[in-house]
Amino acid sequence: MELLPIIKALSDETRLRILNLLKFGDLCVCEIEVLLDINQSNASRHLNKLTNAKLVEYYKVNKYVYYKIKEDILKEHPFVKEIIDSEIINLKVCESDLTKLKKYKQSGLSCDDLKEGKICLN
Amino acid sequence: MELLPIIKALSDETRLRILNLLKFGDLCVCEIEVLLDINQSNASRHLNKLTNAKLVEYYKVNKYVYYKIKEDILKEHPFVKEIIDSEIINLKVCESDLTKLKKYKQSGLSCDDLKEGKICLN
DNA sequence: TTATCATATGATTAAAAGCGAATATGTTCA
DNA sequence: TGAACATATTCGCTTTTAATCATATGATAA
Repeated sequence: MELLPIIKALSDETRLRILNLLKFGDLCVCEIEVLLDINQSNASRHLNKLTNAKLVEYYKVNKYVYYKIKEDILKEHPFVKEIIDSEIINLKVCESDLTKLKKYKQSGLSCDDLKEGKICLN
Repeated sequence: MELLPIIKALSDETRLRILNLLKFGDLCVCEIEVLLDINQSNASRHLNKLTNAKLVEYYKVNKYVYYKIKEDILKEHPFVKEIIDSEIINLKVCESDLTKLKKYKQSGLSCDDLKEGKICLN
């Protein structure tokens, strides 16, 4: 993959936030929506950009599409790994995103429950 | 320095080309203009962006302003060093930029000579 | 001091990127 | 099959970024 498209994919706060979450495990689109508090088309678009830059990939489970960080890219481009592992964490938003993520994971609930408001992440 | 402004400063081909040249030594604005074949205001603006992101700094010598890579940033943000040292080189444009740079340096001429067309870098 | 030169900065235009609302697609489940 | 749902895509709009031309600034040198 070309360098510039990768850097461009990384040059957006929402996309860094997505990578920050995916670092701790795969997530489907609707989980990302709720965790980042962004709307559906926005989530989908940003995920598309990350996919095009080959930073993430996806797989389908039932009606859900799960996204995950593409391991290849981390090997091919160590600077991406460096950013995801050591830099993103310093963004303030990412801290609170992780708080939400932790709360969600500890709840043991699924993304169906999320949408139904069975858990408040704030 | 904040992460996002740094990544944004890196997400432009011209600016990567500038960093690629500066890696081999400080250069004044008019040298960068000629080596990258871009106009003066363009060069100045991109250098300004790099300066704002604290990726480069400058000093004045006579009527010239020399730019150099800011060493601090490379220590603080290893991913920047990684990009400059190992990634930029793979950009095609940067190869030919370096050919020009080498030709210029080997000529022993100054930037005054450059403007007067005393050397052809193509 | 005045002319010259290197660089920076406005102002404008053009191109790219991002966003929300609505719609399309494709899957699941009753 | 048809209704419901998850995700992707399109449209129109706004914001951001880049490029160019012209002008301003600030230093140098005659």
